[in-house]
Amino acid sequence: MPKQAATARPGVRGSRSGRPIMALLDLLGRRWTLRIVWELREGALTSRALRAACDEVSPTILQTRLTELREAGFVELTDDGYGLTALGRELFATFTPLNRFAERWSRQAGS
Amino acid sequence: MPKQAATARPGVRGSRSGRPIMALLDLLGRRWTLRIVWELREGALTSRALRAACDEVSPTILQTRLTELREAGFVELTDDGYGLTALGRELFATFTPLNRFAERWSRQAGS
DNA sequence: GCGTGTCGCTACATTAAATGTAGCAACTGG
DNA sequence: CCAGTTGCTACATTTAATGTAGCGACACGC
Repeated sequence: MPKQAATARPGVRGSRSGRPIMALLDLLGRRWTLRIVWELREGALTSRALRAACDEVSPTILQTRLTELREAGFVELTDDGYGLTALGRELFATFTPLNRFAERWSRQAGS
Repeated sequence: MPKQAATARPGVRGSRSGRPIMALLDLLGRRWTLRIVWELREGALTSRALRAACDEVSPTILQTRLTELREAGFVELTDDGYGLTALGRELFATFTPLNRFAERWSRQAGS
């Protein structure tokens, strides 16, 4: 079991096993990534509107994440601003159950 | 649209809206959190085994994440080591579709 | 009851990432 | 020409993650 990178996509940690889920978990496990996808769920937003939606993230990291998400094929820049691609909407769909879970969680383990 | 914190749980960013999903997204959007839950999917692991599974994460951050996950009620420390709670297994179940999606993604947008 | 080995966990110095503020070039109206 | 927007970048500061080492506690064999 070699320790060095195998087919890992560039810049994606935690994917040494070659399992795509690792690359995805790594990508989504970066700060604001999940949030960005979440905020785009209802349609495209301009970069500034998205920034506002994301509680005024620094534009630096917003751009970084948007670039990553565009390279991953989840987000695209259109005339309406940034929006989810078909693939991105699929991704979002996979964590729809998460929303429901979050509601239950907040009641159960809630502060 | 108030800018200050509402019901945000302590130490959890991005939850100013009071929506639990934000708190959850924030928690899961921290480095290694998703991975840890993933690695515990098949049963409990000792902290050291978990560390090995997570590509030798630094114990510092591993402990930090484990503490957060325990406080969130997703992980517990038993005689067998760290394991997912019932709630944690529910959480894991919500991103099972993600695994399938990851496979498709790697073929579609693959490097 | 002294080594060896593991457990969960912590200290701390180093390196990497995120934040916040400011501002650029390009375009679209007045 | 000017004011307002767009996407995006520079850069200094702050925060988070990494890597190495090691602690006290518990379980073995001896």
